[in-house]
Parts: sequence; C-alpha cells; structure tokens
Amino acid sequence: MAPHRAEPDLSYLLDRAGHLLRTRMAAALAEIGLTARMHCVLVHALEGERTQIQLAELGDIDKTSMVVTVDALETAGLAVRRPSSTDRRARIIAVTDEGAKVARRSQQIVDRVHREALGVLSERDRAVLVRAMNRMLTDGFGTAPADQPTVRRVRQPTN
Amino acid sequence: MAPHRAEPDLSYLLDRAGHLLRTRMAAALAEIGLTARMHCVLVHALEGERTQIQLAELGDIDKTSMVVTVDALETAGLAVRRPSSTDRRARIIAVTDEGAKVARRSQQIVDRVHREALGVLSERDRAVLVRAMNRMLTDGFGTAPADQPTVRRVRQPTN
DNA sequence: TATTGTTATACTCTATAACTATA
DNA sequence: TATAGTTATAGAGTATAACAATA
Repeated sequence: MAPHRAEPDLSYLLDRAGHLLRTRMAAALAEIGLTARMHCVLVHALEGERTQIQLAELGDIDKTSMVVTVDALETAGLAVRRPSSTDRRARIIAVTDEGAKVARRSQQIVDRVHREALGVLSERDRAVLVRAMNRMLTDGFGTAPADQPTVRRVRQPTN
Repeated sequence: MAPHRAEPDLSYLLDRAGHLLRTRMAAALAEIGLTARMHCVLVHALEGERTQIQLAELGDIDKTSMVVTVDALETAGLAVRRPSSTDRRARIIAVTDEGAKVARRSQQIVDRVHREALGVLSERDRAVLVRAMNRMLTDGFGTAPADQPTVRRVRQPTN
C-alpha cells in the first residue's frame, strides 16, 4: 500500500520493510536448505533440551506447523525426535552434529542480512531505530486485543 | 520469531510491529465496515479518474484481488464502476458521495492509529525512525530480486 | 480430565490460467 | 497481437477438530 499523504505512513514503512527483509532472508537461508522457521527451531533447540511444544511457544509457531518443521529438520538430518525421559508423551528435539554446524552458518546468514539492512544507517540512527521500535512494541499498541490475531469463522464440525 | 542473541533482531522487530499495527488497523477500519484495501482503493480513486488496473498498481494489488475489492465497495455503496469514455474495455472507479464521506473518516482512523503508535516516541526519535526506515527501503535491501516476491511452483494446465 | 504430538481437513489469501470484449 | 476486466480454481500457509498415548 502506498503512502496516502504527507504524514508518515507507518503501515507502508513496516509492511514494505518487513516484506523485503523476509524475502531476502528466505532467499539467503534457502541457499543452505533452511526456512526461517527451521533456523528458528534449530537455534532454540540448541540452547537446551526442549520439547516440540516448548519450541512452538518460543517461536510463536502453531504446534501443527511445528510437526511439519521438525519433519523437515529430521529429513534433512539436522535434528531428531527423541523421547523425553520424564514425560512419555513428549519428544525432545535433539540437534545433530550436522545440525549444529548448519545452525552456526544460518545464524551467520541471519546476522549478515540484518547487518546489510541496518548498515546503511549511521551508528546513532541505528541505535535510535532499534530503541524506538522496541518502545513502540512495548507501549505503542496499547494492551488491547493482544492474543486475538485473525478472527475466523468457526469451522463446521465434520458431520 | 524471537530474538536469537544480543544483536538487534531486525526481523523480529519488523514482523512483530507490522503484525500488531496491521491487526489494530484492521480492527479500527472494520468498525466502519472497511478493510485496509478498501480504504486504499477508495482514497486513490478519490484523487482522480482511475481505472481498476491503475488502482491495482497504485496499491500493489493483483488485478484479480482488485475485482473482489471493487465488488465490496460497490456492494457497500461506496463506489461504482463506470465505463471509461476513452477505452471501452476499462472501468473508471467512481467514488459515491457516501464513499467520499467514508474515505474522510477512514483516513482519520488510519492517521489516528499511526499517531497512537508513533505517539509514544519523542518528536526527534519519530523523525529519526521515519527517516531511517525510508533510508533502509531505499538502500538497505540492495537492488537484487526486486520484483520476484514469492517463488511458486508452476501450475499445471487445466488439461 | 488435561496435555503432547499427530493426522486430516477446512479456511483464507493470493496467483495462475483461460476467457470475453475491446484496442 | 496485446490489454482490461472477469471467472474459476490451484497452491501455499495456517488454523481447527479429532484422535491416540500418556499424565
């Protein structure tokens, strides 16, 4: 959506920047066979023993999408599901040696893409930008419908 | 996606801020029966005689999505399709009196939501933020795969 | 009874293809 | 031949429901 008037069109700025960054990030990570989600899960799984549900919460991913993501990581040989020793329902996502190597590379890619985008700013502007964005996230959107993302019609039962 | 380390996670900041703003904007505009796209088309159509294709380009909307959006505007009595006097294939989107009234209100809503988000920042920080974001959009994402958004498998012909 | 992980499927969004009528 | 607008539908992503195993 294009700007409508002289006032700063925050919607346009955020949408466009978010879209461009997401596209570039996806392309950069695709070069080593990862999606952004796979990278996210891989990194969090490396930090400690985490179940799928815990990883889903950390990455704000639906648990059914997490199944797909973990399937992809297993197929790529980067992680394995192993039974939790304390809860026989749960699976710990264990990163393989190859997965740990890939995670280091993918983190470098993520950092590089972020640096490229932020690199066109002066150090001061960069600091202000990051601080201002954090401030907006904290206080700029009230405390209104925090946990009600997209309203959807209730689905009909399968008969 | 959550931050992975001490470095500023630009992806997280943009995604989260964009999502929150989009959600709030959608809720605010829904109160007067508009979507963000309807608002966008309405405002651009008010600026002058525009065909659907022209409006689609201005709002970066697919022409097939534009059909749906214009249908919605017509159903709501905010705009009408009228034949172009110079090209019998094309339709000018003419905003009705009611549509013009609604557009004024929706623009106020958009401005208000933006003000609420930016209002938590000092005037200086706000200026730096807007300038920095514009700078990133201009120079921060290279000139690489500009017009290649999401790669998709080629669709099979309908036989 | 509630929760973890899974499968199946429905919903929404958007893009592709094919078409009509004009240019 | 190419373009404006339309329709139909495929593809991708994601959310909902229902289920089995276990708590």
